[in-house]
Amino acid sequence: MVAELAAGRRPTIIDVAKRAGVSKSLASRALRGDAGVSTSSRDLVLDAAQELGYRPNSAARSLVRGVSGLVGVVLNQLDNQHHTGIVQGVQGRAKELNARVIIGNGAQNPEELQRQIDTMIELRVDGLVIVSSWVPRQVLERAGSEVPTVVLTHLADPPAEVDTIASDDVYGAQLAVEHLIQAGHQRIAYLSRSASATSQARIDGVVLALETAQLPCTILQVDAGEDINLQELSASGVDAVLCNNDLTAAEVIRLAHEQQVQVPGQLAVIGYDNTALARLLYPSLTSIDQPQVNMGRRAVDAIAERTAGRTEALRELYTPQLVVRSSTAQP
Amino acid sequence: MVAELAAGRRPTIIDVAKRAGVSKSLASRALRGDAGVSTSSRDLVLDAAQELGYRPNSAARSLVRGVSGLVGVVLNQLDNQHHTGIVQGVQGRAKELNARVIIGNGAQNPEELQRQIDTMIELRVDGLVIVSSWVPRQVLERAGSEVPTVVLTHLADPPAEVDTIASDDVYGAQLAVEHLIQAGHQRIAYLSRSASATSQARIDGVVLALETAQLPCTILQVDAGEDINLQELSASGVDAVLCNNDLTAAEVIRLAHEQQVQVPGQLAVIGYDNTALARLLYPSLTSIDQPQVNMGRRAVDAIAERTAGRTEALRELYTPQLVVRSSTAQP
DNA sequence: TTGTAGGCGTTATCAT
DNA sequence: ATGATAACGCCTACAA
Repeated sequence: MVAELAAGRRPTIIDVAKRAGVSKSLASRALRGDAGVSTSSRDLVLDAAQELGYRPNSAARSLVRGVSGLVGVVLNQLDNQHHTGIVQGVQGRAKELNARVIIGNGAQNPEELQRQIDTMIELRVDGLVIVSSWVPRQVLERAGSEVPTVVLTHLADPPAEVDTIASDDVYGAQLAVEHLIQAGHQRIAYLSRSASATSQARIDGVVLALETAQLPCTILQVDAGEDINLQELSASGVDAVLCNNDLTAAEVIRLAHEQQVQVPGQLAVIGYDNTALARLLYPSLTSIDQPQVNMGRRAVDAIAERTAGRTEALRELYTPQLVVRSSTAQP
Repeated sequence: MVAELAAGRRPTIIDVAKRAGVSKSLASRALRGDAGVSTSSRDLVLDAAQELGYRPNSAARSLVRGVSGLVGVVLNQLDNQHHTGIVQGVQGRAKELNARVIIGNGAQNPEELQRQIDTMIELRVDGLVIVSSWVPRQVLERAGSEVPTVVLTHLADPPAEVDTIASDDVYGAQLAVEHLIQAGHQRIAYLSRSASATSQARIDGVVLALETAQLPCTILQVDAGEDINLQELSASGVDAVLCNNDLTAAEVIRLAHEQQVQVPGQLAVIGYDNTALARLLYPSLTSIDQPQVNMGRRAVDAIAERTAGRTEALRELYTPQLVVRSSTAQP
């Protein structure tokens, strides 16, 4: 019964047509639910397809139709809850528009990111969503000139070829710092474990807010692999720290526990992205929220607009929000 | 200069051949680096391709070659660190074998999981890696009969059509319980937030270990959305809990903090999967480690073996390991 | 070393 | 309502 599939050969639409006793064009129409097919032949075709275990070959379909019905998402890293919300949004909107979503994992590696983008383009995705600020500008330019591309992170100077949908990282960092100032903190630090454009924008926000308040400013960059030194922080009098994301904040809270530093009493901590982790930690984490799901949905719409003919680049900026939890004291 | 790309038409190999002044077959050979092409015409072709911004169309290539060079990975959920390690392994091995990896997100939803699997099969991936125990058996059977498929989770009764590579969940749970018993615990509970086959296997292990030790057994299932009730646990005298994964354990530790329950003093906690989260929590989490990266790598090899002709199903079981940290007392 | 020609599985146009 | 037939972009014998 599976004999027909032997030798690795999968049934084609011709096999289906033969078995149903119709032409392949009719089979094609019936399988796609086209109008103008008699009920009887439709049933014949559908039954034959079922019996043979027929699956459309999307390579062939994509080739002749010129569109793949695919939206590609390339992520900077898989285990980043921030990305999860975005993918959820992309997937939700794509489903409504009858498109399918495939994901590529850039593994925090510019080379791999480029490989993934190449793969997507060669697969002729109808649109490309990039969630990373580590993609070389040149790669973005080329991608954007070949397929509707939208970047979902802050970019210092986004190429004209791509759409961007981001949340205002400068403002978000300002929000966080202002919250700390209102709570009475005077020595505020920014701690980052990544040197991306995103992090740079947040640094700008921190500097801006602290300058306005005429307070001293401490910027710390601790590369992945290196240990965070809380002692040093405390010694320099820092009593509040904004982290580049929730994960980094989790590290800080963990170290504070270990070293008997009270959070928020001796050290207030704020994360960024407001991921599920923020609610999971103890004390729960004050964080900056971005509308990830909506941003993902908008990305798909941006692609659809491009396909429909829009030529100017989209520059959309969402306003982040402060979510106060227990890792900072109420003002 | 981009004029040639106008009207949405992308350059094809014929455009490249024309511009290089050679036949399309020669262009094809040159582009793929085939032997038997003169240096001069190779350069001509490569230059032309570069100038035109040529990209191979993998639909066309896949159609004529019968293989796509793609490995599809379908994940139960994106924000699960356990999956991340597996994908890393798959991607690493695939790269060595010159294949590309695309990922589908099942969003913890059997229907969506099936959609993703369908998408992959229609894309004619050369192999399918499924990391979910929520896929209906029938879907696995069909997938396995159409493309080399390997499932990377525990399956109660795996279909003959698919390969399985899993770690021994029964044994892992036993390990955890035995560790707790040795540390002097008498009232041990298992807490799950999911009713998968995976969780069931772990329950089996817990029951086995506790029966052997002639100790009482408490199995708790708290569905997503519902709150975990630590009070109730304590009231019933439970002084140690094994969770279905690190995420659930994180919730428990958080509740313990809130309710002033000492971990591990009053309540010992063990997670499962030994994800990055385990090291991030305070107290750091004792957990059961699975060789995720290796399992991912083996999955790709299993696919390659199938492609090379193997017909018997692969049943590979890895032995998990206990990683003791601070959320349980040393015996 | 290079070119010609046929076909992969599907859709779409044009007849019938 | 149905059926031939011509693409789609690429690879690969086979011929030259």
